[in-house]
Amino acid sequence: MPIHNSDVSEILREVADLLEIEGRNEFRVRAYRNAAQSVENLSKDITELVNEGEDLTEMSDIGESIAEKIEEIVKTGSLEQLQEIRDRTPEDLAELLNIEGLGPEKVSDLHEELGIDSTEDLKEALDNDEVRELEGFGKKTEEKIEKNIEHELNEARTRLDRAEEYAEPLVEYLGELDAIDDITVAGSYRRKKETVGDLDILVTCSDSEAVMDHFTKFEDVADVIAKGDTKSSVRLKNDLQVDLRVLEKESYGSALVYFTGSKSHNIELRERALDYDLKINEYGVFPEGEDESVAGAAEEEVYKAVDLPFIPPEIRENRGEIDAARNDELPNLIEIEDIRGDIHTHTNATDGSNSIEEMARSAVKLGYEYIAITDHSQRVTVANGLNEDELREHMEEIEAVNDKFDNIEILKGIEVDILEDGTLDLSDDVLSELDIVIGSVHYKFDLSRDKQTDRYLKALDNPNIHIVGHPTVREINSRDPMDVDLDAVFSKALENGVHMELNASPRRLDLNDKHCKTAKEMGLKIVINTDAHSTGELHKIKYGIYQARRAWLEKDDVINTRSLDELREILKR
DNA sequence: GCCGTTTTCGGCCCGACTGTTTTCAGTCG
Repeated sequence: MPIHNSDVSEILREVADLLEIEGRNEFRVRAYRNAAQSVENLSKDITELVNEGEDLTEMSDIGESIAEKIEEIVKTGSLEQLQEIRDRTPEDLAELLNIEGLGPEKVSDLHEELGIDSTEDLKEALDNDEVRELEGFGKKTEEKIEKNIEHELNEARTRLDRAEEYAEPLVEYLGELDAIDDITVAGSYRRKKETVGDLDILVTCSDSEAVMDHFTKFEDVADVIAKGDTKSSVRLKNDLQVDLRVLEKESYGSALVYFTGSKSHNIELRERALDYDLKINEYGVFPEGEDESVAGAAEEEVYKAVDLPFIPPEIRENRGEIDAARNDELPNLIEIEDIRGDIHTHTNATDGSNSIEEMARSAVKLGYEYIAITDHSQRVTVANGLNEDELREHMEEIEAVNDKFDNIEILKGIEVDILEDGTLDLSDDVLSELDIVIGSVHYKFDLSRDKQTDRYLKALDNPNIHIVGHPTVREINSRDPMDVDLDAVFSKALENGVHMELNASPRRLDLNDKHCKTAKEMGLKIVINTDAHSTGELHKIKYGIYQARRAWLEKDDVINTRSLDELREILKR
């Protein structure tokens, strides 16, 4: 089986986690984490690099020792060192670190004092009120663990970017087979939902037996769950289940509609079909009482049968798209080519990996007209946030680099921390000298709804703020959104000419699709940014575009589709 | 374990907050 970048980084992270629980040198632990991040950020395939004999120590945070380990992982699929550590320390202990509030020391205590080896053991201990008895633990800690443990158990859905990492090679592999004609990954994957439950692949072909053989022999397959003439199911080694369905050409379109979903979109569509005395199912469109399909080879046909235009998969969520289609009011959804610049990026001045110049060069390659450098402010100490003097120096540097480029404009910005009381982390003086000020929350996520809302409302009254970054601070599968009255925040933003960010990081996607749709309906403008911490992350803008399309956003709803001059005009308050 | 306008070993981000304590360890970002 080929080893993907995420496989390598996962192994390195597990080594780090277990070493940390064992109480090993924290810098050694961090070295493994940094290396994992470095592999994850890589835009190239790690297996390819190893096979081509590239010197991995050229990569940042990878030295001789870890380079050897990565080669071992790529060549053997596993790491002997990890096996040895697992023999000493139960591997399931590492998953406890994902529970917010539990760090290495507490996990170690739970293991040593209560013999807890897994999340299951921890649940049992919680039920028996054993945890609160431990020294260093109390009632509040217990409550916090109890609340956060559920997240870990519910992590069934796979993030879209992770699913893509497996789906794309699989589709390419299937495509190698001459017997296959059409191939589409349907389901929430096709609707570009932020997470997917499993993958549904539909194909048409001339030889289904050959297709099923080929499919079940895919190198990432860990388990063949079922293998038949029209449907086979496998589990990939990352636990993702994949169903492959072989279809007749004449029902490919109706099957696409059926398996792309969403379920409630399909129900709505079928109800509409009843008005036309038609029955829609995955095999076609059938007039009442007949068993001969009148449409179904292509999706367009199916929609046309009920007098509707084609509806883009991203908006098939039964959020009004069928009515809109009926009234010829479907949105003209934004495309990735519409984006003219990324205005939330970080450099090695704070916690990014690349220089201003490197970021700008990569932005040029993407065809951008502008890029804003928006590093962290002083409060975000962990990221080496800039104080006023450092920011002024940084601004001069940005200007100097900008002078070297005549094919892109590098804007001076900051991602300024919104403090607990709603004030900004830098003086109005220095903020007013910047092209772009993004206000973001990085601390105190658990204020009451009223306080959290007031915090934003006050921040938005600062005349220097242009954009609210990752407004809810949620992280998919790991951190809930803050409790905040977004309607009130949106209203204030609209009033004050502030724009809301759709953070395109596939880990965040914040605002989410629903929020963005609400914002649009209120007349608020969105900005889609990657929040890139390295040049390799700039291309993740596509996840923001997916989410924007799911939110019905059109080119005009997004301010970084504008030319530089127009953008500058929009940013004036 | 990585890194180096330091070539060989010392430094590596560190301040705020929480919950537990009663002066501080652990966790977070």
